[in-house]
Amino acid sequence: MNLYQFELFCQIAKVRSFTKAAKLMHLTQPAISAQVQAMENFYGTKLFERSATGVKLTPAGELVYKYAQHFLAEHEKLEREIDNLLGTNAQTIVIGASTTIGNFALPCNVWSFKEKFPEANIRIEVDNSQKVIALVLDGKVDFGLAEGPEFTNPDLEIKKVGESQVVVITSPELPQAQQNSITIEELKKLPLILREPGSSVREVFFEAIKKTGIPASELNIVLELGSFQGVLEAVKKGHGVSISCLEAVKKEYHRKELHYLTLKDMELTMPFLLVYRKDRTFSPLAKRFLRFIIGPAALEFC
Amino acid sequence: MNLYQFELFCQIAKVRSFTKAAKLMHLTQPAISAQVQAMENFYGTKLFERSATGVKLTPAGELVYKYAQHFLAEHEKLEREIDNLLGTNAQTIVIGASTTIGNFALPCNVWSFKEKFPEANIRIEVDNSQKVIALVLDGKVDFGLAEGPEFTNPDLEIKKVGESQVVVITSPELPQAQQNSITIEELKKLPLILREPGSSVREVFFEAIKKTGIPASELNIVLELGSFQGVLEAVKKGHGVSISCLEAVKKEYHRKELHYLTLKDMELTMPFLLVYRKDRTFSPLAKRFLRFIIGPAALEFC
DNA sequence: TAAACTTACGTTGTGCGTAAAAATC
DNA sequence: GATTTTTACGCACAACGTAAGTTTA
Repeated sequence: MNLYQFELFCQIAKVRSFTKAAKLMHLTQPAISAQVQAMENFYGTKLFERSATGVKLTPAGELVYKYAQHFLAEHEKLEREIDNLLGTNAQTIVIGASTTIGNFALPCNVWSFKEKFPEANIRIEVDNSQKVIALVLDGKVDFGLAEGPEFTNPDLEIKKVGESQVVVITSPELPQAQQNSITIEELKKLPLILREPGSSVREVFFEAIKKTGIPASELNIVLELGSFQGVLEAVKKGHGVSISCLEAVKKEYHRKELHYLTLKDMELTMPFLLVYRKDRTFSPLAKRFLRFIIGPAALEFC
Repeated sequence: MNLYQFELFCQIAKVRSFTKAAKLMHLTQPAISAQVQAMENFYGTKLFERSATGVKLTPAGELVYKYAQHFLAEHEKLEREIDNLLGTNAQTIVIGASTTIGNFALPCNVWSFKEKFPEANIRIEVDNSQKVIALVLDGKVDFGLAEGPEFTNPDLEIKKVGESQVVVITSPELPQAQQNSITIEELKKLPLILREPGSSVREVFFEAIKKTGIPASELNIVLELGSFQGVLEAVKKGHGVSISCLEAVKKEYHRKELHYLTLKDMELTMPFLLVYRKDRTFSPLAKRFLRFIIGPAALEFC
């Protein structure tokens, strides 16, 4: 039995569903099934009653739940005590983060990390993905959180820690805002506003375009801006359409300041990558943050 | 982090040595090193100070030790509560055990199991290894604990859970009792008393003899007895020498009622095998006992 | 029939043992 | 130099994802 299993178990018990727990823990549903089966086999009894509407704890499951919560809480206490002993919680972590992550995903993660480690000192350097990778390679930051596309580098360890859907954003005033999706042929005709080269959304988008066989030169790029906010404002005003992570524009969408369209016949998602030098030795606090980012509370928008 | 690692950790902390802990946990020493390194990496700090005389807990290690003990104790409590809930601790387990195991190794294991599960009802059927296998195949017992030699059977799951050295036993009065080892050539000349066919010590011994190229017919077998106690008495009285598990005659050796010799140029050990039908479904209590037998407290003489 | 869980299977990573090396008394 | 821990490497098993199957409201 391991603490990870207890963590899964608590999550399942809380949301009363394997499927939902799988999503929250960034696993597939069968993986959850397998872990629960392993636990049930270990304790020699069913822990959940399954049904088509979800799952429910058995009496034995209730017991395991009680103890599992206790174990997780106590183990956090142990980690905190070790930190106090070593004084590691007063250390500094320097993170390089790309625009979307730095603005929309990382802050809330940092926030909940700070709740656990109030004395931790975290500095985030926000730049586009290419620059973040450079910061990591130069050792200027402990590690980087960049958006895809995925790549390899012999000096770097690269792990996917999340992803986001990529969509076309338009002003709600444009005729296209009546639709929910758009073909590339239609998009080609629209004025396109993009971030600067080095921006990941741009890279991912261009890569996907290339796969369709359409030359990038056929796109009607009317403006390139070195700032996400700038692009957003330009699109809001109807100067053109752009490409963005869905989660980065959700707020504007709900405020009806923007509309978004999915690209037809294209699976356009953007992976979030954790990147660090293979030869780097991390401070205890940095290791904690890594576990925190990689672990069950993986990078997510909030 | 998992409970098994905490168990290893506590054992190491208790005996203050990786090497000793490895032996107690039936692992190799590098396996212990690796687990400790994994834990140290996880917590981001050294947990043991290493030296050529053993290891010592660091302050952080002391903390982990405190919590580890707590976790293990609490988890046992959880298991007991589940048992009480299901009433499984009042069930019966039927074990088939071969002579040596049934007489010398199993009783103490059963005893410490009973301490954890006082209401458990355990029945042990003692016979020679061949008969034990038959009992398992017939479903007459939940599982069997037999001595080697190792074998395979498509219907059976077979796991090694311990082993013992096999030695030649003699009366302390015989001239051979001055030596600590004996060659096969010397042994051939001595009157040999053996257990009946089907006894494992006999099988292991014959297999080893066969490997030397010496025909078994050259052995001077003067008596075959269907009882371990009978063989022991005959040897004590100097009627001949015999073959036995070292641990089974330790008591007599210390009382100077018997002497034992290792066989020269032969690595003669006898594995202890846990055997059960692959298609068998176990009661929760039986699963507990299996975990108990296979786990860290593996089958050992006492 | 749609949503939920299970089974089957191929791939990847972790844990262990063996063997050889390094460190310490 | 003997004892203890570490490193290197090959193998086996466990965990996960994909895809297909089964159950139930």
